Amino acid sequence: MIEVFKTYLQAKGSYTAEELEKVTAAAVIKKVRKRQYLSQEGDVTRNHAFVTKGCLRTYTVDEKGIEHILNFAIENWWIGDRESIQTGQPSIYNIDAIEDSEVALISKEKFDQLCFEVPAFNNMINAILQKSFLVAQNRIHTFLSLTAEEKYLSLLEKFPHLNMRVPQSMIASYLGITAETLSRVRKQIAQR
Amino acid sequence: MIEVFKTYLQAKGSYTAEELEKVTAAAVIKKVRKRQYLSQEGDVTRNHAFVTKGCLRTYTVDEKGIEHILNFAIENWWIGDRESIQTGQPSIYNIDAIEDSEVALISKEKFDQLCFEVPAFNNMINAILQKSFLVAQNRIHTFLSLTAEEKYLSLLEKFPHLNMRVPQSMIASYLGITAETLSRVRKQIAQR
DNA sequence: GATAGCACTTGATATAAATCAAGTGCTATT
DNA sequence: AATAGCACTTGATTTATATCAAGTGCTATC
Repeated sequence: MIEVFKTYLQAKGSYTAEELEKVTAAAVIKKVRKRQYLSQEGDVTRNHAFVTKGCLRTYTVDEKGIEHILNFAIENWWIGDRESIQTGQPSIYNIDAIEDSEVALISKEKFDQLCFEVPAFNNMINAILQKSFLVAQNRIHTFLSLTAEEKYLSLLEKFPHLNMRVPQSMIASYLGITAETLSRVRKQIAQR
Repeated sequence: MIEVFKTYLQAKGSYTAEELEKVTAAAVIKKVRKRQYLSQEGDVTRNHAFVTKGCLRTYTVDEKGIEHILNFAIENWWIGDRESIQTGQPSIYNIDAIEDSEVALISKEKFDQLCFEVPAFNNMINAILQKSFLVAQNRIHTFLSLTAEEKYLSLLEKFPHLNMRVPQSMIASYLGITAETLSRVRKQIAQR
């Protein structure tokens, strides 16, 4: 499945054969079964992770036991708590697999080295970071200005594939609404 | 006020005297009076902006005329619609001054050139982007999991200075609650 | 020093969404 | 085929927050 990573790299930047080899050599493939943790609250995140197969989520659990999903990641997305990686502080997030999945792990040390030694990699990572920020900003805007129904419709538009793969209750959590509300919202939309 | 920018640069990276000169030379100082726009919805953003004095905000106005504030920026913060700058598409955001302010503008072209030619600048910008992403992620988490009161308390903790400078109604907008609700929340907190 | 105009508060009421509590219908397992 | 366990739906009720509508008290300006 390292092939998926290689293909992604080639699509995202212009790497020489040597550079490509260097980057992929830094990655270690790991399988993560459905419901299995990639990392847990309290762990220090030591690796960047790129999803080559499946679907994972980043979330927290509050005092009431309610899960709050910050992010999903499917094939060709990155996942992992950048804050914990950078600072070395324990992460406040849990990451687990929603489907049987596979990720390419790159240790912080190798990742930083790649950024330093392979300009194409560094540029690619910064472009991703920029994109991630824009997506986050956009999501903030939905929280500020949209109703439950509008947020759901907006998700369908932006990430149609997610809706197909992820249980409704998790979509609801990601949108910041309850599963019951999402169910009613969907019913209303269907009745038109 | 270009001194403010220079001081900031020196604090954020190790620039040679020459590099420092190069960066500051790329900036043009602009005064923005209170209530004056730095840019409006529909404009293509052509400059990155660094606040040397005062306070500005990024916001949208919905069909009902309600303002939704995405960001504030005070001294030593950057502001501007990165999406519009990158893509050349019209911005969906308004940016205006909350106080009489002063910003250092750097055109997209010069900015990109600086990133390319001055490694310290490039690294600094990427570090800021990373920080911005973490702040955004954190804010998303507050929308997912906190009540109106908790969101306000969290803001007080993270950005105490903002609360002093920005009208309550704008704080409310930033938190995604109404001005009336914030007023009541504050009363409740005070009564303890 | 009267008047206007904000920024904020307070009260009454409405509403979107949450909560609580059963249902239904799948899928999987034995 | 029976049973269990999810994932989702549906209904009744509650609740947090929004909305609407007056207030109050500052500050500023003529």
